Amino acid sequence: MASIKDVAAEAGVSVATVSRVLNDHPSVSDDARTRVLAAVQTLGYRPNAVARSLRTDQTRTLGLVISDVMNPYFTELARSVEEAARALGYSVIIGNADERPDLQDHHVRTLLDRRIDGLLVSPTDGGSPLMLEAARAGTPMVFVDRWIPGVDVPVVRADGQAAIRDLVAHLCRLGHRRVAIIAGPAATTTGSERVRAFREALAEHGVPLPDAYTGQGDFQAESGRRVTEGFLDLPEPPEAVFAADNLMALGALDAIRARGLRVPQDIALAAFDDIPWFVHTDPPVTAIAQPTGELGRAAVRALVDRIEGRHPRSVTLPARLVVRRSCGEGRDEHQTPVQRSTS
Amino acid sequence: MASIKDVAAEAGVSVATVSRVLNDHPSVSDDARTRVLAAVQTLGYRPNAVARSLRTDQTRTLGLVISDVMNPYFTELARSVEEAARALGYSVIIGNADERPDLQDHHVRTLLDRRIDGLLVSPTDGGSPLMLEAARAGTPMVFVDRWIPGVDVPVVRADGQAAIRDLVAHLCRLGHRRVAIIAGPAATTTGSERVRAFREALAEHGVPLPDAYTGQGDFQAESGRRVTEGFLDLPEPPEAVFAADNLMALGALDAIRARGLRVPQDIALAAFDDIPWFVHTDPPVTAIAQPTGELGRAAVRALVDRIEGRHPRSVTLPARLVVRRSCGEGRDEHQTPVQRSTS
DNA sequence: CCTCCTCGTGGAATCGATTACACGGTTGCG
DNA sequence: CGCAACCGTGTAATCGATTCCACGAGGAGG
Repeated sequence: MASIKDVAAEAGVSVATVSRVLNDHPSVSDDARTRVLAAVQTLGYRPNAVARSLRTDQTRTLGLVISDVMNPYFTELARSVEEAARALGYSVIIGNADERPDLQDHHVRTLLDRRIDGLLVSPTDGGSPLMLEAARAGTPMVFVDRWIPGVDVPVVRADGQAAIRDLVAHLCRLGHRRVAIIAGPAATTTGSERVRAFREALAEHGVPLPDAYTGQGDFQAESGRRVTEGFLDLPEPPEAVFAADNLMALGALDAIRARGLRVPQDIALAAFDDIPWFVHTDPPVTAIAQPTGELGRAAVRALVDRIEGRHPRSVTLPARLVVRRSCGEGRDEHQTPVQRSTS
Repeated sequence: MASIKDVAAEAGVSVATVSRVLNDHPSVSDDARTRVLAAVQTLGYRPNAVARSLRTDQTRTLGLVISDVMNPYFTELARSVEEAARALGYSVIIGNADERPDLQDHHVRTLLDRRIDGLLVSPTDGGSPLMLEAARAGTPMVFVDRWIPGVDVPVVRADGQAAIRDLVAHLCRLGHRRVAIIAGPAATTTGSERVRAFREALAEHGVPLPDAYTGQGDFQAESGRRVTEGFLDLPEPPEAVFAADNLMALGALDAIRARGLRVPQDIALAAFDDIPWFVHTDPPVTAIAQPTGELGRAAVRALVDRIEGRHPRSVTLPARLVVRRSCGEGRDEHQTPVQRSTS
């Protein structure tokens, strides 16, 4: 592959001049410029980004470590992050942690080794030494969706508290008194906060949330299935189940079907994170929708601010309840076109 | 950030010795080794992958350019590719083309600039000059799922022909004679091959596939919706619709619901690409499942073979029909656990 | 006419690693 | 005892860019 030296030789100038042309530095004669451009053309020269990064100490690359690519919520987040980054001239390298702290560390490590300019993380756990150290060392970093408490890193997230309160009101209005939750890992903020918000909202309606109705999941479908089976085995099973993410809701749906039970007649179901498929499940699932695209854009904006030396503030956007039929009442969305973020 | 020089100074040795320790080269004294390791520890040194890549001319990175991340099929493919690559010591950089040739080119370009060791592509179109040139220039490359005819690059894909024949048999057995297809872009191999296989299979049953029943989609949900509306507006609408990918099936479902029609009573639906959600849609959707995980692994294996100088052959794996209720008959999968690839 | 800028250009240092080569000191074998 | 092989180590070249500095030419101004 042709290097800058080859171009310089072909054009009959020095490498310095070639570099200046390529970075459109003002002081280059028109003559030299055209000769260089011609040489670039004939050699099919493409600048080596690796060499450039070494010299300039910047890669124009962002790292994004997410907890689970197979979760449509994170997929959409990744998509909007890449889009926003591209608009600002950055590339994105995605690392999929699969909800495993060791994998998360692996990705953070390789991204750091590659000298990415900044890191966007949705932490799987309470924070490994590696990540804590990176944050302390001043690596530009922004948490998105989930965060690690006590670390001085901006957080971009959606606040589900109000929406969860709406959901609880909806459940109570429909007469459900025995409601359960499938929680995410306690080590994640979204894992614990959603339970807390749910419990508090229930308390406002005088409804308790016993331990037996608080299942421990890990944000993966299989755990939703397992926890739901536990609920159904209870002498007094819950009348409604709230899954803290969409995959666990899918697992719950599986478990309920496996018993031959019907939603919502036999048991109500709701989920955190709305996805296009929830419109078409049987029945359509009531869910809490995050402004995913806006979240991704805000996260990139914050991270690039940090990279460029500014000090962005944390951003919290509201989530909202989307009522469908899985809790009993609720309209159907026959007319709604499939949701897609803007291109 | 500490460099190899700092480590050398701290350990009281030369940079060469530090490098030898880090790459565990045999001829280093135990004494030097321990001193270097200690220095690495105290300085928190991490080798700069950028510098290393520049020198060694390899990045241990694979590029993966897929047509659409929001499509669960490609998400799963990406996941299995990353997993297989990681096992071989490679990282993966994913580029999402969003079914747009210009975006695809953008990603190929940046990946090439980064000097990735090899490229895995599922082309959105018939092949841009850039990609053709890269292939000709000898960039290690493998096509996955889709390919560009006439280019000497190994292809890893699933053959849906047999499964499509099974599907057609299934449709005919249920008495459907007016069947339509929502095709993908003709410029993609999967776009045209699936139509061809479908048409041929229908011919075997003496069923024609008129132009009016051949809708042109682009593998995105919205196009499935639009095409399906066209079908429903026909004086004689089809009795069954086959969508060439899962997103267009989702769009079709939308359009059908919007008219207040029921699947499968009013119209049958089937899709190419099976995804976990199809089990839970209303009704569960009959689909053709590709061995996605195996596809990803085979693709990585082939690409790494090419990188290491060997000459891998193309791989074709069989797809299979999964019958559910959306075409009329078909069992339900209440007992089936949620599908996930192995971790 | 001389000095001082400005402008276009090239030489060379630099980024952080790897690695060929040289060198001094042991060790082994004849 | 002497020569060769070997071992551990350091010096320096190298990868492909960017960029500081110097230099020569030419124009402006005194």
